Amino acid sequence: MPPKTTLNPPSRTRVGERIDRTLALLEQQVPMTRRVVHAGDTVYQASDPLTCLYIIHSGLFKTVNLSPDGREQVAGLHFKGDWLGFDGIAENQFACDAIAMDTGEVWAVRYDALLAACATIPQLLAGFHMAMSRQIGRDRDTMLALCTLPADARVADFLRYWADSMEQRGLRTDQITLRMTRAEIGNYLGMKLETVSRALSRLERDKVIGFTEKGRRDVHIPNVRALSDFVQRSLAHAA
Amino acid sequence: MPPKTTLNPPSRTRVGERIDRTLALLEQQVPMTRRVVHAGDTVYQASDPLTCLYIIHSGLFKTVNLSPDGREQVAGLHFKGDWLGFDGIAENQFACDAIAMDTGEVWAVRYDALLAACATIPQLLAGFHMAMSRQIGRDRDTMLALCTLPADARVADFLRYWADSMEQRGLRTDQITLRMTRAEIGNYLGMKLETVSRALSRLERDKVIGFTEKGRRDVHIPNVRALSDFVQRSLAHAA
DNA sequence: CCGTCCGTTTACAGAACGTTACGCAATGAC
DNA sequence: GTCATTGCGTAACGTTCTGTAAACGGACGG
Repeated sequence: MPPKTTLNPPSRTRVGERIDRTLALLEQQVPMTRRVVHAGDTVYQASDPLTCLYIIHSGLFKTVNLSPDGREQVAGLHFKGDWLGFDGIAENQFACDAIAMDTGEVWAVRYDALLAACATIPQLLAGFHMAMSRQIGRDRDTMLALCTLPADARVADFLRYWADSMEQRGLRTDQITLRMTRAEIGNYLGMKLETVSRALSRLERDKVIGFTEKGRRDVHIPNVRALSDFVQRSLAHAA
Repeated sequence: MPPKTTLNPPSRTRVGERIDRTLALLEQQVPMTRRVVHAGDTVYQASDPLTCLYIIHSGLFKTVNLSPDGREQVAGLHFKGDWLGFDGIAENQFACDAIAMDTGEVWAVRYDALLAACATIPQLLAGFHMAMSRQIGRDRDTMLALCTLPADARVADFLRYWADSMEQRGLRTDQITLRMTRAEIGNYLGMKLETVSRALSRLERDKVIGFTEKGRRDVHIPNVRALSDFVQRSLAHAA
């Protein structure tokens, strides 16, 4: 399998601009209601009827998928510019819970109003489809990581993804406050909290990450590339 | 965690009708080119520019996700009525390979033509969004299975999903020809082929599935519920 | 100040899964 | 027919991850 030529990752400025343009366009053209949320607040819940989609103006959110038999999983993390609620369009009711992990603001847009606006503003429709497509791509990358990476590398890749998301939005990446417990990270990555803890300790020992004096939830990432390199080394070592 | 009231799964007839309606609508309203494919044929490849989306008229397809470093994974299985190519909308180029696993037919629809048709036929746009949303929901269910089920249960859940997909499309479910090797199944489910083989053997020993005289790739599923029950038992046993 | 709770870290034993290796059957080329 | 190839099953052995349990530390309230 020849390593395909790596596509350039979307640059920080490009992504940041896209997000700002989309938010501005929505603000001008589509009726919406703003809602301020705090850590733990529920944006929507599984089985709620879908009337609105939500676009994140600020803050950090998770979507939690539940199965009928009680299993649950943090299925996605969402930052500024991401939409919440795509999962509900198919059945006209949400399929998971969307929960704020920090203080933030979401804009609720009626789905019918959004479609009406899209009818006259093709640019808006294009952006909407791109957002859904990105969601699909990201979920697939998560699946790939779950299936092909060992535990340590999965944690490293998780931190890399978080740092990349911050960087693309113009936020600082050298000091990240994980607003999740070890158990939540483990749930997201398909492993137990002890394994997450051990992985983080090893990453610290290898000087790929550090912890700040504020506590073991504030991760210092001197160099994002080092995380990618760590993932590569894990794969090379296995092979 | 209270087990939420299980939503009724989409019935066979409802799903089959929806698919037929969508295909008929497309056939009447949107220009397209039909393409017959055989096992192994490539519908599109990662990094190809996106001009068309593809809707499956018949056959069985897989999408294969690749990472720059050479890892690859079967990310999705697709049957009649499913769209191929959503992953490419975000960047205007495909992000994975779509490959036929059997003889079948796809309809190639230019994305711009589809959007044009959607502008005048809201029903078409709604259907398109629902299809993307369903894709997201299914990927998330896959992630949930990857993260919360042990190997045996994952294989059982895989077979259940396949059988459900067949049933929803009005195809026979008591005898399924897996058009995948054990290695491919393992790749899809995040385990090695030997583990798949052992899991299948155990399912056979427990009389949850059987193999036909045609060979060990033809699975006989007397009762789809038995597969769900097996998954539940795996979870109960763990707890 | 002290005790309690929660999240976390760490160590050790055990289970689940991967690795490696080999045998078997079916297929197709020659 | 032989031979090589491919897919599959099984077993013995290792590695990775988990489960259990204990200890540590910060946050909070008395």
